[in-house]
Amino acid sequence: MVKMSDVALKANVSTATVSRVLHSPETVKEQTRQKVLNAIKELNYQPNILARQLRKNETKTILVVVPNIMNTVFLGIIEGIEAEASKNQYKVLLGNTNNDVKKEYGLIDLLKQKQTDGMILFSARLEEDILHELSEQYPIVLTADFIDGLKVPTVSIDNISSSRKAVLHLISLGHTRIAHISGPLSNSSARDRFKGYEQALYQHSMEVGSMLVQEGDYSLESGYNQMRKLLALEKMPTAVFAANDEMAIGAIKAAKEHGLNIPQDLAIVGFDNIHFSSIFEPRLTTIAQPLFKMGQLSMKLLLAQINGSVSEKTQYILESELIIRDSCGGKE
Amino acid sequence: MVKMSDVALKANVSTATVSRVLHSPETVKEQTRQKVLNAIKELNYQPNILARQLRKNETKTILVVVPNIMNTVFLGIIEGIEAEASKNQYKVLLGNTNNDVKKEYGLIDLLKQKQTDGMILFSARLEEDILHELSEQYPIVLTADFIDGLKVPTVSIDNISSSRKAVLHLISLGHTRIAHISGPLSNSSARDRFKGYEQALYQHSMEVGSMLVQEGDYSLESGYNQMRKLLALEKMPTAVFAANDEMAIGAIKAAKEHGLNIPQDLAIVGFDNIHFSSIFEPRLTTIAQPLFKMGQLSMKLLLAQINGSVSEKTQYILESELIIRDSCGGKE
DNA sequence: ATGAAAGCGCTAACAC
DNA sequence: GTGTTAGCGCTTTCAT
Repeated sequence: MVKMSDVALKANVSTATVSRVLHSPETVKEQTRQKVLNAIKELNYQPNILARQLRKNETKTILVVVPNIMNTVFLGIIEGIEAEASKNQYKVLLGNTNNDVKKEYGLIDLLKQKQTDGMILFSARLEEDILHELSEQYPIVLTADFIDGLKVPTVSIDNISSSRKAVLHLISLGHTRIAHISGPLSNSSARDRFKGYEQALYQHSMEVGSMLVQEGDYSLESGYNQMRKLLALEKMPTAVFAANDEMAIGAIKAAKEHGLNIPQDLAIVGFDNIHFSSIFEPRLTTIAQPLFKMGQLSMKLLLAQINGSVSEKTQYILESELIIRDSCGGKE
Repeated sequence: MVKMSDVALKANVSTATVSRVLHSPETVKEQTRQKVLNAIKELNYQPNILARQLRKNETKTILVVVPNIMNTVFLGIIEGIEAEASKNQYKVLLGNTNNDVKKEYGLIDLLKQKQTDGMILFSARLEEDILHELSEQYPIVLTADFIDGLKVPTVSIDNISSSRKAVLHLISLGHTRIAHISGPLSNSSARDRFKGYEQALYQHSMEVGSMLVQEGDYSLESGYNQMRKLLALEKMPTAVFAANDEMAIGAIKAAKEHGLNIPQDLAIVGFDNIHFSSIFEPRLTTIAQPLFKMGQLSMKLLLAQINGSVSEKTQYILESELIIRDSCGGKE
């Protein structure tokens, strides 16, 4: 391993000068600089970043904590994070918790041990106090998930208004018996999507029938199963809003099996705009989150914190978009 | 930041002893160890890993270079890598190249700068010489892709025999006019899948008609477009083998639009067994790669290299599996 | 414009 | 069983 002192020796200068050539070349006389540059080239010198990091106490690395790598929604955000990070010469460390809170705590040690300069969390399942405390000591951003009043910089969409928008769309198409297949209600986003559903109904003085709301777990199977419950109802709904696309697809499968035509007999709206929502038949009407942008913004906010600026605004809400396709009959 | 010397002071021992308590507690007298442990707890000491890394010249971090984060096939492998890595207290750094070879070269610097202990590549698009040279200097494993004769440890399936298996399945169902929608032939896996197709036909003394082979680019759209070409043929194929599921789905869409029923009028086999292949209608018959296992094995091989063992066998071929579903009519 | 030297926090060889 | 001490390779202050 050729090191800085080797370069210094070869160029007949001190290591300080080599270091200067690397970081503030303008402070070094042209001639000296050339000598050093040549030596670097000849020796094929690669600085040892570890040493620099120790000296400067920074790693140029951030940690992304994901509950589940295989979730394409998270991946869209990670893509944005990665793009912004590499633009700023930051690396991203991937921490997959597999929905295991213990693993989450383990990953936090990376922060404490100064192995990463900051952390982006995809879910707020740590105890709130701990999260607050951490956030005071280290740069942290929460994305995709949202907790009201949480004093941790957060990037998300407004799940309530987004799902309200989805349900209002159904109402505008004339539906009056609208069911909801929710996500797991232990999850704050799932609760918010449920709230949006309620708000849309209230707004039109419709009742929220308890039978019309079934709790799923975001899996296709749960969409299928909950839909079957809805299909067994005496008064079947004419439309259903599913809290994510996977469940919407599961619901459609159940409805088709039941002999129903989508959207003629039953309208369905999903949430997330996953890749397959436009491939599946019927193509799904759904809510799209600006995933890449969310990732970018999260990373920007994290960098701002790392660089010492304390921003006032802690919760950033990005706009979602209702994508109208075929699963609820379009605008007639 | 409380450091080791603080702990040493508090416990009335030397830093060496503190270090020992942390790494080989059995060499320290019970009583002393307790003193140190207490001091650590009281001061809430977190070791500075950066310093340790500098000293030991290891990072306990490996780099994964992916052409495209959003590809679920790669993700399945990453999941396996991550699991094995964290089991061994290794962290994984994510490098997304977005199919940009320049970015790939950039990421290699992380290796050279000792910022990661090793690297797992998902595609062999670097020049072979460079790859070899790197592989001699640093721990490297190639996965998902395969280049014949490459002297870099590789984990993959046998694309040739896998696709031969797929096509033989079609032949066993009585098909004699079997078309192939290939991946981009600049890609070695795509070439291998093509070869397997040829071999299956040769094996049954069938001709490989040039019109029956269309080159796609692994995208759904290309599957759709190439299928339309096949549908326009005078003598239409009765079966098609697509080099991946996305193209298979595109092909099915084109066929359906053309008024064909799958599998009655046309049998289709895909490759990859992506999540959606079992959801789409008809459910896709396809080849499944053992992604998680591939990831695990890749990481194991990398760790072996990092820990200095030089294994003989450089190319590891795992078994793929033909998953028979509905898109080609099952075994009749 | 350049060099000398201290030190980032830790580990490990050596000494006792 | 424990302490002393010399670095790991770099950055940066201070002096010249």
